[in-house]
Amino acid sequence: MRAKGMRWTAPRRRIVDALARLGHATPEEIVAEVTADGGSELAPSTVYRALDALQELGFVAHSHFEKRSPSYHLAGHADHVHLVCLGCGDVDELPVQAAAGLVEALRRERGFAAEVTHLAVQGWCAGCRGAAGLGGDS
Amino acid sequence: MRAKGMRWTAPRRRIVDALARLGHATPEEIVAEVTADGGSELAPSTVYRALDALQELGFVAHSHFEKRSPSYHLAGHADHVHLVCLGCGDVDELPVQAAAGLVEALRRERGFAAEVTHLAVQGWCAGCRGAAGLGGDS
DNA sequence: TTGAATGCAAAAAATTTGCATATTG
DNA sequence: CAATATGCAAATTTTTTGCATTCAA
Repeated sequence: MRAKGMRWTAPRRRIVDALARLGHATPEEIVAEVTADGGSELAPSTVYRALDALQELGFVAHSHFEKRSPSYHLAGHADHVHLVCLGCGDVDELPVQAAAGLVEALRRERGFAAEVTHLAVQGWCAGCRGAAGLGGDS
Repeated sequence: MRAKGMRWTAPRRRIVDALARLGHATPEEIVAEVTADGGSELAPSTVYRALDALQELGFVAHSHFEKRSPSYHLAGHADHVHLVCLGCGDVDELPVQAAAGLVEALRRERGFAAEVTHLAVQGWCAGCRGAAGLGGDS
C-alpha cells in the first residue's frame, strides 16, 4: 500500500472521503466538497497531485464525462461502466458485466487489457432520444 | 446540410481537410496542421467555434484520449472504437462491430443509444501489459 | 531525521467571449 | 443586404511548477 514510499496524510484522506461521498467528481468539485465538509480549504495543486498519486497506486481512477475536467472515483467504489447522456448530461452506472463481452474480445483478439473503470460510453438516454430526434438511426 | 443556416467557409473546409488527413486531432493540433498546410494561420477561437458547429451538425465527433484536450475526428471517417493504451499512449482503432454486443445490450436494457464514435476504451496494450506489471488481473 | 507532501503564488495551458470587420447566401 | 463567421485581444478556466515549510514514518 504505501509501497512506493507514499504517505497517508490528512489531505489525502479528506480527498478519498469526498470521493466516497460524491461517487465521482472533478478536481474542482473535490475542493468544494472537502471545504464544505468543514476543515480548511485544500490547495488545488494539492488535489491535483494527490489524485495523481492515488491514481498511480490504483486507489482512484478517472473517466471523461462531458465536463471539460475529468471525473475521479474510487477504484474500489464499484466496478462499473459509465453511461453519459449527451442530451441531459446525466451519468448512469452499469455493472461491468455489461461490457464483459467487449472486454474479453479485446483481450483475446488484441491482448488489450481494458480498464473498465475508465469506460464512459457516450450516447442518448431513453428520455433524450426522442427529444433530440437522433434516436432512430437506421 | 446547411440546414441550420450554417455556412460553408474556407476555414471550416480547412479544418475538415486537416481532420481527414490526421484522422483525429486536438484543436491545437488542428491549428498546427492547418498552418503547416500552407495558408494563413487560423485563430484558435475560430477552430473551437467551427468544431462546435460541425459537431452539432454531426460532421465531426470527439473522444477523450489521455491528452488533456479532446480529440476530434470526422464523423464519417469510419465507425470505429478507440483503444487507448495507458502505458504508451498509443491510440488504436477497432471496427465498431467489436462493441456491437455492448451497444445492443444498452439499447435493449436501457433504451440507451450509444454513440460508438465517441467510445474510447482505456487499457493496456499487449506490449505494455508485461512492462507495467498490471497485466494479470485475474 | 529525512524525504515526501502541502500551501501559496506565479506560470502555463486551454477555452471562451466581446466586438468590429469580412463573407456567404 | 442581412446574418453568419472570422480575427484579434482580453478575460476565464484549468492544470502545472517552484520553493520554503510542515509532517509522517
